[in-house]
Amino acid sequence: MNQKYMPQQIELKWQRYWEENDSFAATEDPSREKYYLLEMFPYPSGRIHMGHVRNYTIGDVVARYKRMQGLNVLHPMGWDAFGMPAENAAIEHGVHPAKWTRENIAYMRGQLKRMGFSYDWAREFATCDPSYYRWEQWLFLQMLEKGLVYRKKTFVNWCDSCATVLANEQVEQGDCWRCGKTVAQREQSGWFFKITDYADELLEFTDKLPGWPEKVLISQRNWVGKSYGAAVKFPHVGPHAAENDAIEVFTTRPDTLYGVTFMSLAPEHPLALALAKGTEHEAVVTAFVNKVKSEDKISRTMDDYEKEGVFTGAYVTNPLTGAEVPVYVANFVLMDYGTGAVMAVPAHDQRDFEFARKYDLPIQVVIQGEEPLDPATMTEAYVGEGVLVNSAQFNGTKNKQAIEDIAAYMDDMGIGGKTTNFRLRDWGVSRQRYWGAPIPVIHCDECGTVPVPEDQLPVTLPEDVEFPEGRVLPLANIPSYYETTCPKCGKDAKRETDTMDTFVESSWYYSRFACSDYDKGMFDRKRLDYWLPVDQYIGGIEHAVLHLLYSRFWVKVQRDLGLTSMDEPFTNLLTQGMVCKETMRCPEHEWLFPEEVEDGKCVKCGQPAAKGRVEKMSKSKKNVIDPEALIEAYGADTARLFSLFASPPELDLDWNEKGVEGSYRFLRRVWRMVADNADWLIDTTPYSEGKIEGRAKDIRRKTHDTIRRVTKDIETRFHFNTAVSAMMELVNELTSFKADSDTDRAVFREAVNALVTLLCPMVPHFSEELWEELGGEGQLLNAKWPDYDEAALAQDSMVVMVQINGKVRGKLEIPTGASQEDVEATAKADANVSKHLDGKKIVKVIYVPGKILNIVVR
RNA sequence: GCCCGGAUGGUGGAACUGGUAGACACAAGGGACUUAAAAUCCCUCGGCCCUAGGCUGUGCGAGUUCGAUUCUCGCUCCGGGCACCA
Repeated sequence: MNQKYMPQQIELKWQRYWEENDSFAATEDPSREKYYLLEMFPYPSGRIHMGHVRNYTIGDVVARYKRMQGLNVLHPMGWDAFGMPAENAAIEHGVHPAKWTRENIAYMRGQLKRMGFSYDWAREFATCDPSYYRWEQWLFLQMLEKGLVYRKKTFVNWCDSCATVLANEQVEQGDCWRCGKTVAQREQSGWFFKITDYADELLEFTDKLPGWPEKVLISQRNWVGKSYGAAVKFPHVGPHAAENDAIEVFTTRPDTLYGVTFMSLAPEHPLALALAKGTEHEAVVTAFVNKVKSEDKISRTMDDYEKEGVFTGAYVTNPLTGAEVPVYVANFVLMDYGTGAVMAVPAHDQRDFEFARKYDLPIQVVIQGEEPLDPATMTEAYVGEGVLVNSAQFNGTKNKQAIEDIAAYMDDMGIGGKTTNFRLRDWGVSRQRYWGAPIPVIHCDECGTVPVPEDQLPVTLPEDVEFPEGRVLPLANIPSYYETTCPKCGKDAKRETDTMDTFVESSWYYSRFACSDYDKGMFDRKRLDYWLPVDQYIGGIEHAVLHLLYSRFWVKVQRDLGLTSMDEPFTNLLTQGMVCKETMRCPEHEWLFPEEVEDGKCVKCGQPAAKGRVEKMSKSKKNVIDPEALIEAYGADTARLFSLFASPPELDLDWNEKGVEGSYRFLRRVWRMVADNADWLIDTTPYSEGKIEGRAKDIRRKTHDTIRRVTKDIETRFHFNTAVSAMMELVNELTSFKADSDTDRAVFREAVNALVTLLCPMVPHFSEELWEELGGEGQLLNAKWPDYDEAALAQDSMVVMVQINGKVRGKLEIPTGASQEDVEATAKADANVSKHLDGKKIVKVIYVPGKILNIVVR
């Protein structure tokens, strides 16, 4: 056996072996329990980064562990291949997005293979494969038929720099999630998925996902944003009021209805202009509406945005009091929440209060708290609890009760009633980009919007396109693509030229992995029902709302289309933290690479370079570690081991070179320990258990305790860092153990075999090689995960800490099973303990068997 | 503003269900081996003190308890989600 650990050689050897033997191919087998493990698939950006290494290492450990537990494991990998960067690369380098994407995939596939991940590569696909998006288009048409997709003209989020529309979920604090530029509002037609139909169910099921981290569920609940309240119809009067015409509002505070003194409409509300039309107010209202519409979303939602409005000239009637109140258009009312119209109660809502003060509108108090309220002297709205006043028959009712009572009363009167409102908006999926899945519909002047017939799927993206002057033309500029004929009437018609949001592809890719024979049809229920749902999903927390919400929606749609029986796609979710590294910066040159710093100074200008914060690895901050360089220097196993050992998965991982060195050192230590004793470790002479005593017995106990701890840490909480440290402890014990007798050697052998097996999911090449050297049978990856022997864990003696008044005063080693009396007697005999007991009166004695004896004295 | 997390040595992090705080590593210091270096091995390593031993210590302040990193209440700071949401 080689005395030296040679990672490069070993790793390539086993990777070749796995590839040649299809070691990780998964087959449906109803007689075996399945385990579908999935990591969020990558965007093929060019090279893998440390975040991928971490994510996929965690996944690989679980996959290999479950496999050794005897489960039928599906562990696939693919590519989220559509999206903007491919178009940007085309613009910058004149390379076709498809070519760029394919080349990146080829390179990154090689990198993943070099990490030794146990993927079933036969199931690999890229979302830009027509054979993939063909089924996405088919699903789109199914949804269209069910009315779950619709087209509407509305105000959408527009990113100028990406030249496309964005979904609400893709706007972060008013900025584009990808490029960070400010998002504008634009009125435009587009396709929408009716995710709001599923708002209630998406919310309800957040209580039925015990395997998800609470913070992800909370984010999703916030995003769906259900609020309870009442819908109220205010009949309107005025120049354009038709009979039975009413403006509906949503309120969470029906208890304040008697305090309504005006109404506010969003500038985008269709009635805003309609009410003023033809009146003396028309010009003012039109000007105001246009002004507000031209402002972007961020400035409109700024804290100090001034509340302004104009009178429309119209009035509505308060359905409870019959009072007529004026209708305003106000810049702070949002069209996309509630109905876009708000009943204004200035006495009990701060925004309405400010508005009323500014435009001198009446303030009517209807809830009285402890202190008397006088509209004339109030300086802010009263939003606390209280008792109703000025509210007819509801006077004297507590306001919480009045919420119920008034809603019920309105229901009886047919003017409104209890309802709920959601923050969630429908998912806009139209993108005005080239590199995406085409939306399979045709626009015909005669027949309207016509779905592409199923036998004409897929509608493929034209690949033979030109890029004039470093531009990628959207499909709307490619006549050979959009010119077609109507499938219904045969006349000239135009294809839809929008492509789908890339989040559509990632909403269902996990189903595709479960169907390996694509040509036989995507929805092979036997395969789907066998593998799905995903048992364990692993990925970054940044998708807490976006991808994870869309996927949940998509599964519910598929279920209602009769395509799957699952309710939720991912039974268990693990969200891992980011990979971070310390940054270096210079007062003049901003971020520096480590090699740009010498003796703590910037090599460019000689000024002292300060250590920056530990931040997420990013090219711009020059703190990126290239996995490839790491593999070259230490091997994939060390990279894997360190990323597992440095911190538990959910926390951010702080990368430091010295830590990597430590993991490498550990592997070398294990290697040497085996190599030094290789001649007799291969021997298989059994030992008889009864003879094990003393140090050998301790070693054996440690071995089995290590099996117990490692299994528990992986199984119950994915804390690989403590699993690794348990194994390090075992190695520390083993290296100081002199195996002199046959029994000693047998115990040592058992320990080494267990260690190598336990290490297998984490450092598979290393373990496999040692397994072979030790004469192990077959492939270690198919070996059975070890069980621990309860009997071996038994201790001859136990350590009992002695406390006096809660302070540790002694440590006793006592035969296991000693009675409390024995323990107390031994404790009192202890010199230090008796010193502290001297002259004191024992008040109470608490004994926790095998752990602590606490003597309370006075 | 509302709703969630989190805070432990010089560093990453351990500590099961309230029972020895700091496992396992990294860094640092000291030593051994070596012509030297690398590698390896050994020792020390929260702070303070009268060093056998004692005091103190898990963001801060209270509380419950024989006993609190762990539970309760009130703060501070950091991170995250939502937010003119009617």
